[in-house]
Amino acid sequence: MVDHPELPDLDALDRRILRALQVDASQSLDEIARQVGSSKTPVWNRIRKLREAGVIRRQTVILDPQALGLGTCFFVLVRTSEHEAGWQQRFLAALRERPEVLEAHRLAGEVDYILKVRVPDAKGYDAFYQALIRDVRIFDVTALLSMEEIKETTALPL
Amino acid sequence: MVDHPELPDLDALDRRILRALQVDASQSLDEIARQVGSSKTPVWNRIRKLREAGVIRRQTVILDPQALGLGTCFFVLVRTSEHEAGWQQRFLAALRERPEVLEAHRLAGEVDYILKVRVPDAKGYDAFYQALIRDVRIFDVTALLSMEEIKETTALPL
DNA sequence: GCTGAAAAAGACTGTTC
DNA sequence: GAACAGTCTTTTTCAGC
Repeated sequence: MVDHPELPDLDALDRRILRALQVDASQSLDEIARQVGSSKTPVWNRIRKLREAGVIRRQTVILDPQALGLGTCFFVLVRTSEHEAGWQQRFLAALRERPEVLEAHRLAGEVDYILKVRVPDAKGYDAFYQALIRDVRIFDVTALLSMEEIKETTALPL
Repeated sequence: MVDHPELPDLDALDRRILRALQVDASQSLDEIARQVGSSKTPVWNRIRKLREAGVIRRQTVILDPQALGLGTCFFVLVRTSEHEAGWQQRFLAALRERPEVLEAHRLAGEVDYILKVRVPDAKGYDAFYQALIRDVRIFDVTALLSMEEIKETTALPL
């Protein structure tokens, strides 16, 4: 599980394997081999290499946020006036620490950062927001509340 | 794998199991049992129930977008003037069809939708954008380009 | 690099406490 | 419910092509 040893050239079989794994990673090697039109050993060798190359980062379960009492999702647009290294360090550290922040991107353009945050309810968001602005100075925050998840996938197009 | 048979009450052990699975779903039952301070049989029974109840939705692999030539990520804010059922149907169908759309939410407030889109490069985004506005009439689109992924997790806080 | 087989590990079932 | 033991599937390794 090295970071990026080399950029691997993926052939059609590799891609078919990755596609099958993205759909369901609990399938047996036999099933995957059948689906991709190959057999056990080559599929196994390729999966091992894709893992080592870091193309496959990890294997995980996707949970239902509703069932876990995290039914509320916000996208948060953050503008800041501060751009020194010290401020950014603290801001990034704060985001990484907070488990309700599922995604954080630094952006090009007017908006500096976007966050995806999952909380139990609006009150939970407010608590997160208050804690965040206590930690770091922020110029402007716009919270976009998700009313409905139209689509949600981890599957990259291959 | 039923949709939502009943809302299950999760106890501390369930949560520890889910936490372990979110970190690494390829671990053996024995490993998980050891981590959560239990043993094989109860852990297995609970995982089966969590699956059936839909708390565990699926098991998948997380791939490296860079390695697959999808290094460019946009968040797209969509405003529309049209709110009839027919338009919305076509819009949602268009989003669901397009594999480069990884997430789509309907929002409360001024911005109507937010999309997360992964493409090879800016040109790829333009192709997506042109195709989208050809399919459905959209009032206003703002594309936010991600410069850096600060954080990216599928793990819900438990 | 593939095939096929054999060994090792782990998942799943049922019976008992 | 949980422990245990047994079976059966799947993973993993390896020799031969």
